[in-house]
Amino acid sequence: MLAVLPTGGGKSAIYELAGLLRAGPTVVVSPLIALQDDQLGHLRAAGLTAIVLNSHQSPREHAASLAVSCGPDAFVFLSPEQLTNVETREVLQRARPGLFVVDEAHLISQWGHDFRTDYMRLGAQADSLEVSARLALTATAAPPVRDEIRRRLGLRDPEVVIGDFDRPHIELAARRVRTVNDKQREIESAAAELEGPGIVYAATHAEAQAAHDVLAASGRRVALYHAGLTPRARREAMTAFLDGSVRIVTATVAFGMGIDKPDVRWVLHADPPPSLDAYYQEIGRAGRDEQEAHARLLYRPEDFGAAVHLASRGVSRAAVARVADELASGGHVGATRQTTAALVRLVDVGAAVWEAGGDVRWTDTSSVAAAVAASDSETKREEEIARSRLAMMRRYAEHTGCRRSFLLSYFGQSYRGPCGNCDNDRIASAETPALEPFAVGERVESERWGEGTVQRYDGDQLTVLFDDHGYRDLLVPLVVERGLLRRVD
DNA sequence: CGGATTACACCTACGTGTAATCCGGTGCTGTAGT
Repeated sequence: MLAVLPTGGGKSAIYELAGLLRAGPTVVVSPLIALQDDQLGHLRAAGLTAIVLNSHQSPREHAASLAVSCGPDAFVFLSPEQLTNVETREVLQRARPGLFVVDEAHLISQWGHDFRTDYMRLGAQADSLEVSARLALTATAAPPVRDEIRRRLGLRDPEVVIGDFDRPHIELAARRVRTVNDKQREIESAAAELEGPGIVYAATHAEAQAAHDVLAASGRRVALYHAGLTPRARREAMTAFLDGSVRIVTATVAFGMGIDKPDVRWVLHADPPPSLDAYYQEIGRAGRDEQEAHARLLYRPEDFGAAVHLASRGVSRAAVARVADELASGGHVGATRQTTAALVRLVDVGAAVWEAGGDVRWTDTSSVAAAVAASDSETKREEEIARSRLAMMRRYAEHTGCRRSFLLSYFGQSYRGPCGNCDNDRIASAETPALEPFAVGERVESERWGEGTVQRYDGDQLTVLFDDHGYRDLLVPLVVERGLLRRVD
């Protein structure tokens, strides 16, 4: 089952109930140790048996936890990395788990390619634990991300539950500025104008620091948060924000996951994230209490140039070639990030297959040269898709119609604006109904780009997500006149 | 891709302009050394 539900939409209740109903322990893959501890506390408070398995435990605690995990009603929280440990897997497998849960499942797509590549092994890990019931949970996943989750976890014909993405009480706005100084001025004026707790997101440590210094200089109670700080500094910043002793946090993407503060009133982006998926996730931290909140985006045109490199999912050609060589000659490969990324790539191009437990076997039919060549074209394809995702972010920023319509249709939700709660709607009149030759979600084919799925309409533009080329905008009149697209059955 | 930093050319100033280079974001883990 795949459930895409907003925060507070009952995701934990789903796995708790399902876990209790099914025989055997429940294995829950959770990305952060802090998050695992939260979930553990929550379940224990409810009188349930729950344990965590992670590197913060001593070997003795770890062993004790593993023993408890054999209990039929136990909930076991761990990271994807823990599942690469054979002994851990064996103990869990002997306990005959009844349910395999992946929380924050969008991370498979977001982190699996280049950052925490063990996310890519989860399907094979579930195979090795011999759990057939699999549950993927997330708050944010556009249709292509849902497809990837399904594929990577080996969900066959899953039940899919999609919640309502709309957060009508969050005001959406974007503003183009010319210089970095303009941004700092905007940050300062937002802090003055917007009341209550707020988060300022920047793309780099240095920019987060700069935003912090600007606000501190004008006497705001502000904390800084990014992964370059000591654990202690991070903890203090987080605590100060949660207990209200600072009103504002300036941060990189490191800040957010697992932060459950209901009264965040505004989220200001000093730089555009690499995709609308990331953007939506980050603004979702505002207004969890359903009260009025604000999401504002600042951008310069050149911001959309650099971001694609931050978003790139590079697997080096050399790593792919080396790993292919080793696999093909029956050798053993290590487990570095590059190596795992290369393994994933070789599986993706069909030169290798996963085995239960997350190892990879070379398929006899492939040659190393062919695999490397196939990998090259896959790299091109992924780069093109990353660029198109960033282009969608840019389209959102430069959009002159209803922003909510844009955002929601990106997530596959039909919605007709104006919403009346975005910067453009306040200026513009109602949109004119447009010609829509294909339904949203319909499969289409174009001579130039191959097959794809209709994502959204925006005035006289039509956006299609092509399987091999990413998002493309087409003019509806041209599509109709020249028959650029045809329906695929 | 774009910005910040470093290197170097200028050809005699100890500074200024241009070219080359490097770097950018998320966290888990296990292990070595206090």
